[in-house]
Amino acid sequence: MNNPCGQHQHPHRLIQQPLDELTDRLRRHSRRVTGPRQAILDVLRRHQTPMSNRDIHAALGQGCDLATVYRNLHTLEGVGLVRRFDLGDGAARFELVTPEDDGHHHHLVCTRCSLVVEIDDCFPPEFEQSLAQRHRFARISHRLEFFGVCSRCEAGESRPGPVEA
Amino acid sequence: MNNPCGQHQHPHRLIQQPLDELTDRLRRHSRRVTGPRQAILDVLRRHQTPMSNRDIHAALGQGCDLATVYRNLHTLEGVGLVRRFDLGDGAARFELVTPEDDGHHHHLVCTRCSLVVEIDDCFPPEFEQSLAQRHRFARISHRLEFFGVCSRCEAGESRPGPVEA
DNA sequence: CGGTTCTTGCAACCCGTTTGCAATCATGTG
DNA sequence: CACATGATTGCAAACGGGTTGCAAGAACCG
Ligand SMILES: [Mn+2]
Ligand SMILES: [Mn+2]
Ligand SMILES: [Zn+2]
Ligand SMILES: [Zn+2]
Repeated sequence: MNNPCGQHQHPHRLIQQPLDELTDRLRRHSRRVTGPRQAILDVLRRHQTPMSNRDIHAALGQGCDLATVYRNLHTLEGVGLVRRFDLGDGAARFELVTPEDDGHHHHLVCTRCSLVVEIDDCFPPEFEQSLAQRHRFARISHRLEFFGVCSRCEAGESRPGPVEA
Repeated sequence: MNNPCGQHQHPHRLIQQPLDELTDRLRRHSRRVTGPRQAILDVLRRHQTPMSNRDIHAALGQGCDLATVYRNLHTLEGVGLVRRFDLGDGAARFELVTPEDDGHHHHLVCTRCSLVVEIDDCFPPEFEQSLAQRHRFARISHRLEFFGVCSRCEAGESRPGPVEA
């Protein structure tokens, strides 16, 4: 409905960035292109919803140590290749970010089956700006996630594990 | 600016509920009025911003075990005396809730000094409703928190501990 | 007042995440 | 293309918020 916070001319999630482009970005930030890093990026580029460290580690199938996954996602976040999300359960999630897009967007999470729907909409930026002015805050940003029960779960077919409200 | 999600006729945070009223609410939910519970409620009623378990435990000054604080906040949340918030650092925060108000609101957090400003504004409910319809989700709700740098921190006087972005 | 049931304190434990350390590897330099 | 060197990895131990089993200690009811 609204323009997603100013950015988002295109649905970034449909794009699948080539792996070489990603590793190039790594090099440009003087980070080494290692096996684990390529593997992690490759896992991420073929997923459209945010993945946890554990998810990624599992998808890697014994490809590298869990600690390495944690360290690398931290690094990737630092270099801006990846964006961190907090969907309310205790675990951080990550999504690849395109160079032209800062990746700001939101999610709609099913509290029963943990299904995640990508949301591009956002409230108008004036809202946030007015808050910033009113309270004299600088460099303001926000974090917004939606929760509910997806149609399948509402219909009764509970399946996997739940999430908090 | 906007009507805060439909509720919030009054700035609930300015009210300081009498302790007896709170313990009465406990009894009405057939929960025992114990020392630790009164102490916790008393700490909460004289604070306007959300407190973590650790905060409360500290404010209690060795009044009761930390595990008891955790258990009681869980209980208090369950009976609707308290509302849980997630300000992005790993720790849950709690605020007292008035009987007429469900406590839904948001916060503006300084990423440098952790100052928390209470925010009553919210985007119009139609926004959320349209999302629910579009994705066929039921019982939809949201979690929204703002982050930025408060004027004091922006001016240079960094003081206590920071928070994530 | 006495019994029943709820609560508490304590210590052990869970889970996501971080970290120290020695071994290994990616890179640029010659 | 071989090397030196600092970045990166694997492993295991440590962390921090939070939970839990258990026996002792209250609330509350009659
Ligand atoms: Mn997403
Ligand atoms: Mn608040
Ligand atoms: Zn679902
Ligand atoms: Zn500040």
